[in-house]
Amino acid sequence: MIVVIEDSGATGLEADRGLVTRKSTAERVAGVLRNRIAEGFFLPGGRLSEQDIGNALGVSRNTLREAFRLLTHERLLAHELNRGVFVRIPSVEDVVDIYRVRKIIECAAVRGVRAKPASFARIKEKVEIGDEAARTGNWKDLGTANVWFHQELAALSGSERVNELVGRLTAELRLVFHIMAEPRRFHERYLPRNHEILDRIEAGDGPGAEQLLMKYLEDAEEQLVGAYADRAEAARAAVAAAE
Amino acid sequence: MIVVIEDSGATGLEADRGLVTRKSTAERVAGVLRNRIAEGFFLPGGRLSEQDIGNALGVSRNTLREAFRLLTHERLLAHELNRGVFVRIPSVEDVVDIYRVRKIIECAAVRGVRAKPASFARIKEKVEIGDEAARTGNWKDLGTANVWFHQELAALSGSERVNELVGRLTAELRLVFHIMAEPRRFHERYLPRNHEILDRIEAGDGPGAEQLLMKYLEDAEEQLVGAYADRAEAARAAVAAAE
DNA sequence: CGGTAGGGATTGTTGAACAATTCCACAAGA
DNA sequence: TCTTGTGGAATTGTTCAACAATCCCTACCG
Repeated sequence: MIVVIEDSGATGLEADRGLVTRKSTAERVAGVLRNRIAEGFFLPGGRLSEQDIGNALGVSRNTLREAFRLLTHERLLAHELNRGVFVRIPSVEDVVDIYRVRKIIECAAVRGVRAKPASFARIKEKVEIGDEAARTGNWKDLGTANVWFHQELAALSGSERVNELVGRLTAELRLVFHIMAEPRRFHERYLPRNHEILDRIEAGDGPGAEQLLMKYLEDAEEQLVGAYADRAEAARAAVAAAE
Repeated sequence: MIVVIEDSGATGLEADRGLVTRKSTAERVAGVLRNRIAEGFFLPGGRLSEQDIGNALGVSRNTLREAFRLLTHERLLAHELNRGVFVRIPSVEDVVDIYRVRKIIECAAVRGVRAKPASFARIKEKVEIGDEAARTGNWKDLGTANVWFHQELAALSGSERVNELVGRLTAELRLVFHIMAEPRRFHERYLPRNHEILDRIEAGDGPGAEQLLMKYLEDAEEQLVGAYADRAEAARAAVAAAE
């Protein structure tokens, strides 16, 4: 007798696909570097030496260069011919453009919600994580919780491509925050507004939530752009001096 | 006396930066392959052998693999570990998702137009190119003109990232059209609606244009999805038989 | 007929090698 | 003093050859 394991979906096996799907070393190296950049180990403007990192990670230059390619496409690294790869320094124009896209994407996603008390649990969860982080004074977690909150908002659109896009945008935003150098107060300020937006969503009031979110994004952008110009120049100078 | 060439921006020198910035061979190779895929030389589902293409183009395997990475990130190629790279076969879910994003992006861009008779010339130009192509029976040009038209619509948002995103989406759509195998009638059908949308835009009626565009995209998606299911399976079978 | 064990082909990854380019310091000249 | 060459060292760009890992196909065997 032959027993066929059916792909019924009820088994939840698909969730483990990520464990089965082996990744190439280049992708794993890219993952390591991505984390390092996100956590600020590699600072914006810094150069990533092929030799040093290749030796440190124990991979060949060719493989490492493949990893660099991946991250360059995610706008985390900037590749300059014959000069090497650098952690990107987002310009003010980048910040403005990032928020332009966020307004389009996130607002559209939120606008579409209807009074279905279905799966807003994930959003609520992220809001609560943010609250908890603020309560315990864990500013680092607060920042990431906020990012997750917005990713969940975008996920309301139910589009794989939108999720990927937002993921890249937020990764890029992390670079901006590293330049800002004081993200503590920045994120904390928007905590209560997360609740307001969540309330509207749970009430099925899409347009209302959109209105709040739009104002939210406009304020954040304005604050960011304002605090940015000085810092960016300072960071550039610091890097130039260090190198 | 010392004369300093200032970076005043009025010189327009930055515009020529693209001419100075040389491209790596990997990028040039990627460009060649991208064109080949777009024009249907490499059909969806086909495998791209490292050895063959490397020899044909006179580049090493390492360089070629870098090019493959680039195109994989653009969703034109699919990379399967230890099996090689294949021209992607977009699934029906991909088509639906692509149109989901297009609705969000293009509609948002169009919605924002105001009664500024400023720079709609570029859009009008693309519409006329489409008309001309239809008149002379040049179906291939008609398709690309239509793509350009929508790219111009998206460009109304004024966002570099949006432009890049739609560029990738339309490249992916070209793969879908190659599976469809009869794009002639498909594009022709929507020509008059281009004019309607353009009229609303020129009148500064953003919401009106958005409404038309939304219906346009919904119809196109429906037609595409309908004609797709059969074709996709047939193409898959054909490829399996040929290999 | 189904399972399995080879063997050939292709990809994954490495290391070395050389060319091309950039960077830096230092000297020469106005 | 400032600019302008000019070396050499360091780094990247690219190729090549080699080997391991994996996949695919076929032939064999129960």
